[in-house]
Amino acid sequence: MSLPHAILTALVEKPSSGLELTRRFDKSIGYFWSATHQQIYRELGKLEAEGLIRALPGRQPARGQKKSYEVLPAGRAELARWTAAPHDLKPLRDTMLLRLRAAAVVGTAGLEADLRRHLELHERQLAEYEEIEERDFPPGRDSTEDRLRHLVLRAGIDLETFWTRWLRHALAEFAELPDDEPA
Amino acid sequence: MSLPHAILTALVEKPSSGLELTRRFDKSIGYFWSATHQQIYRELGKLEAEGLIRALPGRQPARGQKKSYEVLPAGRAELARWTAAPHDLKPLRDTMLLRLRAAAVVGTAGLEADLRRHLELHERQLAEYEEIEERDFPPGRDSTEDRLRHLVLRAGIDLETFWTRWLRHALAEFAELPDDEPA
DNA sequence: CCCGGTTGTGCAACTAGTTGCAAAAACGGG
DNA sequence: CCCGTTTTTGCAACTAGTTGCACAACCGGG
Repeated sequence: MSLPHAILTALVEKPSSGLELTRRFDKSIGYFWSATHQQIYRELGKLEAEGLIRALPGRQPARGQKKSYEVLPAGRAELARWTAAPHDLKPLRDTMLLRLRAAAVVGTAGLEADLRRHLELHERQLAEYEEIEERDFPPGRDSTEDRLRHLVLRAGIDLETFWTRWLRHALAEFAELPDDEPA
Repeated sequence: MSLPHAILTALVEKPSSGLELTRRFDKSIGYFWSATHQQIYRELGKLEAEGLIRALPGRQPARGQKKSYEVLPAGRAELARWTAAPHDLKPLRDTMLLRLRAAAVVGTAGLEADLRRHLELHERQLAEYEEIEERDFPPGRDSTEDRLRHLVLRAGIDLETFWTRWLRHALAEFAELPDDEPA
């Protein structure tokens, strides 16, 4: 149940309309919490009904008309509560690892190509993160906000680094495997 | 849509009843694809209806009576197909990173304790994986199956290593932060 | 031999996220 | 100033996963 809090965070950072939120989720926030515009609209409705956010003055609400929201004190309080509350870590659930285990019993034919493709995608993502780091976090900045945001980006970079390394390792192993056990 | 394939993999490895599957998901398979017993029973029903698995002879089906399943050729073929087919990588979605970003706007109060708790949990998990590695993958084994399974375990170990490192880094940063901006 | 706990199977209802589409407003060229 | 396109909002239906509970069979002690 994190989407409402993702939205609250985004709105505290800057009041926005549904579409603006969608765009921000596509860029920065989506790097660690993705959401579609329908999810966002639905959630905005709920949050407004619960009194955590409110529509900014503007025109009366109607379809096709921009409607911006801002966070109310109750929303900010809820966000602070949620941030500090202990959360269970959700168990890992990764398709590629599952496929590798499946390959152990039905054969590895065809898997290697997708391993290679994933490696490329992760390399691209890693490069993108590193670019952001260079651009937005030059050495020497140290406001609390900057440090925290940098920490988050760091996690992204390290995660992608892990995947690229692991995929390379997997591909190296594949190269050494006997030519394949037929399924 | 990976649960059916997780179950097929498990059943190819060894035909089992719903409960046995549940237990195996709790131990080894659940390390990278968790599932509850209800999910498993429902899926077993679907897979049987689709003709990918079948109930082993045994007694006639009834509540409270063990019913084991085995994979049919069609099931094995579907598993091989799925394993080799290209898959999109699903976007990262991590609550802790979101909370850190939220903390950047509502304050870090309380977060540190949970960071510490998570570090402990990940350390425990890492230790467990390393124990398994020592026990099940002594150097020198090199059947294809062993190598692939080891690769999967390796991913688990490296992931947990990443998290413990990152969390330690985050805690170190926290220690340097000004005493807290009130929300 | 029966009665209470344990094992094993399963339904129903719910929450979260995804996909496909529609419809009102605003925008811009002829 | 009107008509087609784009922008922005939103509903409805679907898929995947979770939670809570029910119920049959089986097992062991009094």
